[in-house]
Amino acid sequence: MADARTARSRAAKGRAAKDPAAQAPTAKGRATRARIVEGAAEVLREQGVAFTTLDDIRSRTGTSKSQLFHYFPAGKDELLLAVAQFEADRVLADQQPHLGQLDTWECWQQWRDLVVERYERQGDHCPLGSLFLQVGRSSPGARAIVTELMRQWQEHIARGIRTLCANGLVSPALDADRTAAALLAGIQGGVTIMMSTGDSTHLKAALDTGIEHLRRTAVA
Amino acid sequence: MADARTARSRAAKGRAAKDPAAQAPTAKGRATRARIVEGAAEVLREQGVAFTTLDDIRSRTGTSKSQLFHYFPAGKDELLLAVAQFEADRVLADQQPHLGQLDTWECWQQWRDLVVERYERQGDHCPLGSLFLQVGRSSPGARAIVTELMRQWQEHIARGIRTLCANGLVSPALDADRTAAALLAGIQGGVTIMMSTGDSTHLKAALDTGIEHLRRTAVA
DNA sequence: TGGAAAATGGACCGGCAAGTCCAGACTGAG
DNA sequence: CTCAGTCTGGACTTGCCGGTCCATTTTCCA
Repeated sequence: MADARTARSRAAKGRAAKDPAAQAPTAKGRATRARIVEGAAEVLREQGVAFTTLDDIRSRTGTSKSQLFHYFPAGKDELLLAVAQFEADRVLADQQPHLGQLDTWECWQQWRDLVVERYERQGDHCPLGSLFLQVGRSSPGARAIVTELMRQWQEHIARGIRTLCANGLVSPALDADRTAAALLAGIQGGVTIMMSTGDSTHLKAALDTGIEHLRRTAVA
Repeated sequence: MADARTARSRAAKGRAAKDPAAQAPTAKGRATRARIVEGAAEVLREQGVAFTTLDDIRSRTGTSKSQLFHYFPAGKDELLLAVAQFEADRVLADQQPHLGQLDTWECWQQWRDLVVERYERQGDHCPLGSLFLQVGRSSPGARAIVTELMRQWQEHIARGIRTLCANGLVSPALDADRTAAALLAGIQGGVTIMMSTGDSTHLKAALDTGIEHLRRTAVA
């Protein structure tokens, strides 16, 4: 619902979120700000961006309208962006420690299970995907958040592949980065499809096929 | 922007789009309806669902408010759903004739190029993905459209794999459906990532790795 | 050709949700 | 203690946008 409305006002004021010291000066303020972001994240997961109003967030977090605008002067978009960053940070954190330790086939399998489990539990709302529709590709911040998340995620996977390679488990001829990119795409697509259809078959197929592809190169 | 607003009114009236003979009785009516859907699709692609109002569509299609509600009595959601169906139909059609003729490696390559080209051209708005956020998983129709699209798409790919198999180009031991699901997930994810980051690397990696995976089983 | 059904134009309504504002309560450094 | 800066409450404004309504024109077919 923000949409055009929000776009208008955003253009009108043109203030952007400043990353450095965006936190409030006092401890109480910082706590409130954090409460808002976390509460907003909850609400957004439950209802989806399109159906969430500032009042929903306000009541969930036990804050007042003025607090929302005190901590996020640029309004809803700025808050949404903060939530997006919050969620993006969770994505990789939730995959640890496995994602950082992809050195044996067993680890890969555990990571695979973790990813499936995590997204099956998440249900049918992608906090990051939806954020996009609201803020739009036009936003400088939004794209950066996702791009960085993808970069790190892919880097973790690629590192895992290189570790396998170093351990002699896969062929050195394998292009680790490209394979990691493909696997990441498979995960993304699997999740997307699961969101839409409620079926995790594709996610599992993507992960299993991707890992199998790796395993197969061991022979080569 | 419809969102809560639309949800409210949708609940209030509760009418649904009736598929059979949803077309207007007269030729002129049918033409107008089609013009609306096509025009709406254009606008939605350009601006994204979140930023598109009925007035945008109205002015683009040269129609009046009453026409919109005449052809889509349930309002914006019904129109959005019609556009979704329209776009969904395009997705597979745009991949023909290659998608239906995946019987040689060359065909697969041509199809791969077509998919990459199609989505690179499409730019950064996924008409179907966004439709979801607006109408939501709760909608009976929306999920059905995507589920059916995925089913058909996957079926086409799987059939291609079986053809390769019949031609002795890949191992009969290969699970065609699972492999097709994985490849489809890769495409979806590649497109998603491209939408967000503007980079088609992942899409290409997913397609190439998937096809390479197929090729490799030829040996086994 | 007449009249019923369909199609169209466009003024109007109502409510909702983002954003504003100011008064008052807290906090913390000097 | 005190006072400047921060934080909080909540009433209020604004204008957008989905949806309604009815008058008018066009189409169709008997």
